[in-house]
Amino acid sequence: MHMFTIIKKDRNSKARLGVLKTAHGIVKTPSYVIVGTYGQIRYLSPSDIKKTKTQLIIANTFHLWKVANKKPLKFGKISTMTDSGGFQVLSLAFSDKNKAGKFMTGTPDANTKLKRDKIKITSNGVYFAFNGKRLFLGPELSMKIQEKIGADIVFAFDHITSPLDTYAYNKKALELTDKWAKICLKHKGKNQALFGIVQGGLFKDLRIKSAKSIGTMTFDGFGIGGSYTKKQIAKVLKWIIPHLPEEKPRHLLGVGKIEDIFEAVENGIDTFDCVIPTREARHGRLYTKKGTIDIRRGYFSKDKKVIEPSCGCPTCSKKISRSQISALLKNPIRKQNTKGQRLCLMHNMWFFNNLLEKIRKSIAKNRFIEFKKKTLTNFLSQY
RNA sequence: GCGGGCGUAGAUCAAUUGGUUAGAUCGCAUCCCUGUCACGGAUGAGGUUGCGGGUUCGAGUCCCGUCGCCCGCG
Repeated sequence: MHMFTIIKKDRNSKARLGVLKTAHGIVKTPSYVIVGTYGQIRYLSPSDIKKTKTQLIIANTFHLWKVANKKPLKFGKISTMTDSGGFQVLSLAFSDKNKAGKFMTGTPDANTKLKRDKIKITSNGVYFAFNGKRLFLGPELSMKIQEKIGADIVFAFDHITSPLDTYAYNKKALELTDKWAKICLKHKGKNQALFGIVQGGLFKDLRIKSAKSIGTMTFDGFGIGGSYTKKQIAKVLKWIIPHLPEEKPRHLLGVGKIEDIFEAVENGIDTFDCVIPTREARHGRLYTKKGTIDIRRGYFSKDKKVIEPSCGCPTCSKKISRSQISALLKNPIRKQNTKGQRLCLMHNMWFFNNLLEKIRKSIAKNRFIEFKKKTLTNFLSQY
């Protein structure tokens, strides 16, 4: 499947400009991928989404399978991806509500042993519990479900690890990921691009081994999983990227803070997805050039300015003020009236997509590194 | 003027027959959210219980006075 074309490579970094063609449209890369786990962006209508410069949306196999009954994805001209469900298997194993991210942070420590006692991993897949039910998901089933959901790009069912996992555990996980990758290739859906996933934790030799192994399989592109902080991302990408085929697209899974985006692009990543723009929008954290604001703060209830004057998003261009958004978001009946979340979502999504557009322009002019410095200096200056 | 009621965090209200460092919710503040079990989470700052006396080992709680607000009757 010849879906990806590189248009230009940055002179001063590994950043590259590309075009990803799918049945639904054309994706200019580097591109942010907006997360719509359940096959929709909560609180946004299709026409709302169109106004946010969104090119790609990623949904989740696990959620669509158990909750939405494999409903096919419908996003018009926006291209789609589905994640394999491999991540859920890990997060469900730790299951602390709102603390799922915790298993990702921290440094490897001989005294820390992660207990995956809520799941059972076999060579065929993973047994796990969800809402009191015992379930199984493996590479074959994941591929079948993903074919029914029908995204343009699907991911192989992999075994993600945590930075807290040992070398030995990562090595085993890697063997499973490789084995499952081959199974996924055999069950690849028609008219779908399949991306294999590189794992290996924070261990150089394992990462290189994984990149070489997955990189030589007949995948249409590659995902990189299991790196979670800015420093880890840069380090891991520098190990992996030289061993992946140049001409195929590379997706960094689950990454997307502002600082991380630049690290990823600089090191040769084409796409990456993250819940941050959408989740934080729903929680009232809004992005501006000078940093973020929490619109729920009392201060903003009297602030008649727009979120960001120079912003071209649907919310700011309609001159909707911070105080209006604040009032909507803090309204006790917001569970019925979700207009506030909608306005915040459109702003953040536009902000991230627009930032990527600027990044693409900077690469075209060989000015990516300068643009990175300027943008981060402004963004981290805060108010 | 007479009778009755009520005054407890910024707001709305709790506090067993008077009994330890007066609670809750919202609000406020700070921090957080990285392949979404996530319209969320964590922490924290705010009260000489209107004011002044009294009874008591001990008063937000009982008594007296005073101020303010509400209701009824004149």
